[in-house]
Amino acid sequence: MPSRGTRDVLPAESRVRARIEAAAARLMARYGFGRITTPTFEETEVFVRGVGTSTDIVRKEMYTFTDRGGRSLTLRPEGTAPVARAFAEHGMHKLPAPVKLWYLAPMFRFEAPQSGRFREHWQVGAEAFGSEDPLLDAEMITLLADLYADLGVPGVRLRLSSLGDPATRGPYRDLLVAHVEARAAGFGEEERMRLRDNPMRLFDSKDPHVQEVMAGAPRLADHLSEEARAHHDRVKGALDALGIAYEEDPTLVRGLDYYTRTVFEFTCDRLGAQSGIGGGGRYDGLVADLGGPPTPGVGFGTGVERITLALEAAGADADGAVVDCYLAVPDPALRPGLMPLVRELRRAGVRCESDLRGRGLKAMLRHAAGLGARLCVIVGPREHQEGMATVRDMRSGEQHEVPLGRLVEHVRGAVA
RNA sequence: GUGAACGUAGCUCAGUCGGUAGAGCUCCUGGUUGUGGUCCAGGCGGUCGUGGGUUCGAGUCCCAUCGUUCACCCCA
Repeated sequence: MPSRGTRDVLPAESRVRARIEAAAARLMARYGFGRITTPTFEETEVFVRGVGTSTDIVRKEMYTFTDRGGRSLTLRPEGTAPVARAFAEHGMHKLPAPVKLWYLAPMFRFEAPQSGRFREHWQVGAEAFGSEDPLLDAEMITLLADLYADLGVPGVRLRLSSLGDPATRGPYRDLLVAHVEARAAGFGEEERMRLRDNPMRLFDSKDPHVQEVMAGAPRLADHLSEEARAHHDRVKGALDALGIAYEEDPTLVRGLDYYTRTVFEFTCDRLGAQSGIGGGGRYDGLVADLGGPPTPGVGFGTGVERITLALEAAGADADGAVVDCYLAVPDPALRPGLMPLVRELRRAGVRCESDLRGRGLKAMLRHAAGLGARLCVIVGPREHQEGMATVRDMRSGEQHEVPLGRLVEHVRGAVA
């Protein structure tokens, strides 16, 4: 059994994942993103400083260990901080901005596993550094929306909000805390902790009493700075121009400390409780927090397993055919001599299989059908004698003979 | 981390009041010379998640543990 919260990805699911990965790679290239691969583990400090000490990720979800050299290392729990670290480390602020980087990598978090939530999961992510332009925010959102559209992910919705900039967030926070504290009589332990660490998250509470208090609480949307409001309006204007539908949700709060201004989240209604399929936002202070030059940035991450789940829920089945052509050689004595033919077919781009278990002809045909072969090529003693091959169409059952010398060409044409 | 449900063959599941483990599907072999997907016959395949306990006897009852699932929380 794989360790709790981890899983084996078998060939059938791997085909779906390959589609997701290919769609992502294609889209990233078109949007001008270069791929980056950062290490699977980093100095713990990168995540503590990057992700923030008030987050669940840092507080209770990291796989942290001490190596033999006494360093504290952590398995990457999220993708943005390491990419920002790499950006700073390699002096990428000298490159023409925005610098666009994308990744496909596993993330590790110590979580309570359930459907759609694992201790190891893969994310496709993208980060763009060096521009505050709201049109960049809109482009990032569009890229992610295009990915879901290309893959045919059903039931996708986009929620959008602005967290404001750090300068105005402090005063708003004080306002919010004051409002809640005056009415926090019936709050439990959990709520009090949130009030202290991240009061905005109280907006998500399911507790009726808390909801009542929060309903009358001041909204960040009404307290944005002039600049933050203008930025947000420009993002929305660009999305409108692009025809990207979104819902404004002032209670949207992402659980990572580095976000500033734009935050967004895509949800999928086929996913149950873990409905978030991807999300991101702007992090204008992150690069500086990690020791780089002050550099604004926007990014997102989206979960490969969750996309797979959504696609499965939509009944998207990957093409089950594993081979195009099956070579059946009834006489065991002829098999070694015909292995080069299988090889030739494969080198000609034909997905080709043959029996490697000592089956009889009948079982070979059954095997060929099981693999979804379109054609079965039979070369028995008689054909071999005459330099011919019998080509059977597995759907119609029709057969005809083809000279062995022209077989590769013939099969390639037939399965193309 | 909290609450709840569930763990029997590769898969989907049945298993009564405790009495020596079953089906369907898959896979394999046959049904007279070298022809699949239908049909027929046969076969492979299970430490009943794991460890204790109760009992003459536990898949079945009890406890613990591990895992999965659902919800909370959080997130992708």
